[in-house]
Amino acid sequence: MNIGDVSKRASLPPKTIRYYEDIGLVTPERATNGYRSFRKSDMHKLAFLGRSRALGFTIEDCRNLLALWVDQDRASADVRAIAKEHLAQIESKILDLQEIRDTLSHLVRECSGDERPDCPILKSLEKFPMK
Amino acid sequence: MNIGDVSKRASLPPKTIRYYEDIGLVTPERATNGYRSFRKSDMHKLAFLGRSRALGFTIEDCRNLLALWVDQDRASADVRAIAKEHLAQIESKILDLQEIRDTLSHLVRECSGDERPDCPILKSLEKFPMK
DNA sequence: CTTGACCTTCCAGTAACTGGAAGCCCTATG
DNA sequence: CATAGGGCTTCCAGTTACTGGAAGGTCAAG
Repeated sequence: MNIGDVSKRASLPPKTIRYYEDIGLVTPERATNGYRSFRKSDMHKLAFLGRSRALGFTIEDCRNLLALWVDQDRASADVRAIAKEHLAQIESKILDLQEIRDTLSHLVRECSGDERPDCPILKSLEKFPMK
Repeated sequence: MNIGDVSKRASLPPKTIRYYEDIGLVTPERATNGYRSFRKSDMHKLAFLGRSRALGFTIEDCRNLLALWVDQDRASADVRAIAKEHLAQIESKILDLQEIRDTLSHLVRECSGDERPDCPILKSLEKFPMK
């Protein structure tokens, strides 16, 4: 399979797939004309990567997950540890964003948003205490 | 004021302040010894930037907000538009993260996390449909 | 006079791609 | 058979918002 086909099937841009090869996540064969030639196993790895990335795992997490995936002797605890850590980060990020959202939506509600210069948003950015 | 003092007062690392000068957000004077010499107005701008960044505004947003801040003839509508747009992005990001969190926490709960290789997390990364 | 804390500039690296240029390869059509 | 198109290749550069580190000048204290 050429890169274009894999791209469609794994829903990953060709550029991304080449990048994944560069950093050693997949190692497709080469046809005699120099084109990358993807095996089924490459295709599956790329799909796996696409899904892991869609869940927000970092590339390094993905590398580790992929290694565990191909290792039939893995311990599920190792996978779970990565996922749990990632989950914790996401939860903390959500909390951060919710706080920002609350502050911001309050300010937007306060601001008249007309042609006058008086603006509570700017006023708040002046005075708002830093955490 | 030297960069160290400003750094403490604005709660921004010196590196960041130098960077902000590089990209034209502040333009401190220079003492004869070559040291940056920050006026009160620079200090206020930096504090403003720190707060805007803490609310997640991009540097370009900050640049625009800063310009509006110093412009006494601004329309509050312009400020509000930036904040509203940013708020919308944050809300959508929160939704994305919540969806990821739900998926992930479900998987983590499902996974026994022991020494056995059987793992619902990996299984899901194989099969989970891409959006 | 030396030590240590500041300050300076400049270069490089981070994460995960993305865009673009220059150029080869393959197929189909006039 | 020439050529036009689309797909493929590599390589270089840019993105965001800094951060780390090296090499070296400045200043106050002891």
